[in-house]
Amino acid sequence: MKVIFMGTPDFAEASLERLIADGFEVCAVYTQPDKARGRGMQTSFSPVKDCAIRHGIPVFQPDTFRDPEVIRELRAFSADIIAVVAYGKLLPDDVLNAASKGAVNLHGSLLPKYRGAAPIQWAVLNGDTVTGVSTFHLVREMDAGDIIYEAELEIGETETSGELYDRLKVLGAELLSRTLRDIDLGIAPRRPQNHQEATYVTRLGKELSPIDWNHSPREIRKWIYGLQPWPVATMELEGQTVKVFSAEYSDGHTESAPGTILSATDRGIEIACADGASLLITELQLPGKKRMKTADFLRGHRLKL
RNA sequence: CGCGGGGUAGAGCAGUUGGUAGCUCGUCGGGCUCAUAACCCGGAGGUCGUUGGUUCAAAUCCUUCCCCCGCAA
Repeated sequence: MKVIFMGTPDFAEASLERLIADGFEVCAVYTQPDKARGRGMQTSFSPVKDCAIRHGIPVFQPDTFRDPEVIRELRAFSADIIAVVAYGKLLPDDVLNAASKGAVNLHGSLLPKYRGAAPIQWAVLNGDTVTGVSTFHLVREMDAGDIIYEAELEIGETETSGELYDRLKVLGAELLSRTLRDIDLGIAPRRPQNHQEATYVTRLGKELSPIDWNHSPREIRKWIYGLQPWPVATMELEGQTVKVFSAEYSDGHTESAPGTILSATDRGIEIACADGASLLITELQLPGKKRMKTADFLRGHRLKL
């Protein structure tokens, strides 16, 4: 089966690697143009591009698919199918129709829930206990095509988005491979989404970082873990914005207003939440410093209560 | 050369008008106590990231390189 692969980050790389390992003929790889990234702003290749180069697969990085020449180039491969995973570009109909069996996408949620940019993170932020990956036929409307396969995964109580992301990319790669195989065999199922139940999520941003203590301990904890590895939850401590990496439940009860620092001990910094509950911050990071256990932090900093 | 912060005892920090390094915790020994993660006394532990320089004298000023972190995604 002749496949054109489109993707950019490591989430997509896992799928590309899997397709190659499973014997699919990946004739071309499309990925986002090289950009300056990382400390030092060095321009670097996307993980998918690195992978393609490793395997000697031609790489294409068009700025736009509105260019007829780009479409012509795409059609010239006479591919059977186009597999898209976190590519980062909207694909016009000309692309979706460029392969005989169309285009399929791997998405990091159980559709129709969490259509959009950051489905994995939002599953954690919202406190879901289960999420998953879905493969579906690409259509013009975002993440709205007929579902082919799904796979579920339980979310750990203290699992970060990054950890979940890593698990889902493996699960997703396997699902995508199976999807392509069964499409090739003509036995892949196809089920329309229930559009009434669709929900949409947006890309994460730093504006989400400040912790709103007016929530329950679990909601706040989910927020802390859901925002890792980026953009990371923050709180104000003695005039500085510190990143918060982990927290544990406290059995204390308080009358203090949410956000009040109740105590600072080896167990952590205890902060009042909603409804008289409180949460112990156990790991944090100051500006310019490394992340550290709260107990370590307190050895060099005396907090005024 | 994208911008910025930092590398000082095992850990976290202080110490920059240059003058032989200090705090909290931990650790070791002793004491107090019914007991203790509490308290008291005492000790060990640092070539102050690296290179070169200025100086009578450098953690502190200038220089080389290495490493860590934040912004930017």
